[in-house]
Amino acid sequence: MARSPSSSSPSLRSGSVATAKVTIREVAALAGVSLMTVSRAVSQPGRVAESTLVRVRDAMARTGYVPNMSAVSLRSAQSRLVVAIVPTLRTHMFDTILAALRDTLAAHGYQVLLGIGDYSTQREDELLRALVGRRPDGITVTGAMHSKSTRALLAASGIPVVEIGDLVKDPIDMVVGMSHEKVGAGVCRYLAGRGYRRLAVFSGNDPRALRRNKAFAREAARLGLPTVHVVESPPPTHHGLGRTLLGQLISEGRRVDAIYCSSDMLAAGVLAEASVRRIDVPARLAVMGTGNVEFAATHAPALTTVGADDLRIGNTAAQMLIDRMAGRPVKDTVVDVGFEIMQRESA
Amino acid sequence: MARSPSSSSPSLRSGSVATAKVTIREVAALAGVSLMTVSRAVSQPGRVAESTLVRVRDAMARTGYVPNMSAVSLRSAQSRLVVAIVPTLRTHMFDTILAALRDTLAAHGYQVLLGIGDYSTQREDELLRALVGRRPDGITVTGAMHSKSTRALLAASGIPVVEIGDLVKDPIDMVVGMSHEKVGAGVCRYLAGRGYRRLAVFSGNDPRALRRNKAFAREAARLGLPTVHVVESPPPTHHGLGRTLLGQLISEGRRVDAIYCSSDMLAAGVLAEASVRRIDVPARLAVMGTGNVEFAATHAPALTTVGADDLRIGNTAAQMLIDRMAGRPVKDTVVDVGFEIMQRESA
DNA sequence: TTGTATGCGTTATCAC
DNA sequence: GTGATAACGCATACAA
Repeated sequence: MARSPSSSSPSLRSGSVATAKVTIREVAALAGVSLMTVSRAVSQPGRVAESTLVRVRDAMARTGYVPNMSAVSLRSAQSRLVVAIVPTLRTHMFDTILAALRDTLAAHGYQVLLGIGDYSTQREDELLRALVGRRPDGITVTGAMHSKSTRALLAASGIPVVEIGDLVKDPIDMVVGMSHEKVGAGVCRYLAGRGYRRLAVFSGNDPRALRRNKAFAREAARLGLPTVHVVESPPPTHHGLGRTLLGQLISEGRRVDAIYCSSDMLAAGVLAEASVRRIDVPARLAVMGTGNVEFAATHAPALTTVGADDLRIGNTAAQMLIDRMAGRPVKDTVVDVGFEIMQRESA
Repeated sequence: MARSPSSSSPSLRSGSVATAKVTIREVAALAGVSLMTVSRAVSQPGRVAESTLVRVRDAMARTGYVPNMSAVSLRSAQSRLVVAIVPTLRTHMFDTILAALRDTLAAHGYQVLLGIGDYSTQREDELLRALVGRRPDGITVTGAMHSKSTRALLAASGIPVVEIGDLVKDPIDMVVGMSHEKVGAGVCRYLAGRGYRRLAVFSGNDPRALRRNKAFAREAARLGLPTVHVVESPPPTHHGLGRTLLGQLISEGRRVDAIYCSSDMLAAGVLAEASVRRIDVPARLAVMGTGNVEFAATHAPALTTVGADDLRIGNTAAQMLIDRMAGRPVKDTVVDVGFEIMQRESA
């Protein structure tokens, strides 16, 4: 714990003389009041006389006091912590949702503890167990990878849970999202409607993508289209993979009119390979993505993709948790935000 | 807190009868041992008889016991928590660093609590204050936005701190990163060496980028090149911004041979605009990025960019913290990992 | 408006 | 190898 003197000395300029551990006790002593008055000055300033409030605040500033949230949580049985589990940050698909979630929760005094599940059920399980130990007041889960035992753990914990992005059949608690079956079928109909008949799917093999793919293939069959060529790879799907997969498709001699990709980053890779091979998009090959991330609209060519109202998703999830955590009833525990096909240049 | 019975009932299948709050007390009672034996079974299994260990573990499983980390932290004065502050997740520049950091720390039993500073000094301040309340055992800070008062708070807290990605002059504690002055000058020399003379910089206006830009311009002057055209925008720099800025450059009639961008996403936007305008890259316009994110290598054209050994950065930062948190001395508290210009097609 | 007593769930410490 | 006790820092409940 030793620290080189040279590095810590500048800190002393600010006038605060915080040693390593300042508790409410020191603040109370310095302000000449009891512990409880300091406690109230922090959490219910209205119930403390103006004059003492000034003294206490001064004492807090001078000591550099920061309340120990472990003690607060333990005593009050509230952690002011919300755990958000996402499978990855590498595809950008959850950026906006997470930002909205965090902003709305922060406005109500909650911090977001982020967990990355890495598309691994085992990892997600361990993560969740570890994080439940922090006694979060709420949990959001994005991506439907969680195992039966994890679901049981969550349900039994009594912690409000929002499953995000997927209108699962048998929700743990609350849900906000869309039907990935409808997405898959909708994309297929869209492509068919624009005249593409020989369809392919490049996809991650996570549960949501698999459900989209199945619905996509089923819809193609229903429409009398040729069998869909589906390629499923371990997520997260990335740019380089898109290039590789299109290359393979071509070297295999497959004739395809349109490719639906399970992420925009994957689609960008496909478009890059098409560009290098001078394949005209969308005339000779149409490409669609999923997620409507920031670069989709400004990509060249602009990427046609499946978008959702990510701001609404994040805000809704946060609001559900906030209501539940405050003990208020949540009217709609299942919110379908739908999706939209953002028609642009690539398909 | 009420939950619809339909959703929670499936959880009962697993055989665990966890009610909302199981404490070490219930486990001890069920196993027929004292609290301390349960505590030891969790943290020092070697010091518990094999037979009792079995009984305790059985009891833990049956009750669904998860230790309350608030209580553990309070009593043991160790939170097993490391706070990582990053300015944004939208540029992908910190993905690999964060992943490495998390993996290495997780292997030693630490969780990472992520804070997003949003390139706002005020937000970063609030964030850090709030997070220090959780009494993290270590902190990493990426991006040099932190204010004097925040630096003082950190230094005074006695918590081990690693500043990541930037070889700052006056470190709070430990540092791993590179010199952004050297990056700026190095990129300028690289471009000049390849024959580009009229240089421009598209950049965020965060402190690091500003330091790169200043060094870049200074080096250009030293080399006798024309004045560098520098455009600085609020971060995070994004794809659409790259398109906009190149458009402006052209409509202003500026003649430029090469553009250095402060992020790869920004550079991708510039390349997209160049593609649309049929500007040959790099023959008529060279483009460089910063970060060497995943798509840089597979972009078409492949993006020349400034890369660093992100894995090493993340692992080194984690190891520094681990040593410090374990009370071991850290030999090198300042680690320069350098940088590399990844020469590809675009410049 | 302010203060006192008590306990949240766990572990350090010491005793057996 | 196991247990009893106290204490971590704070807020609830109640008293003054």
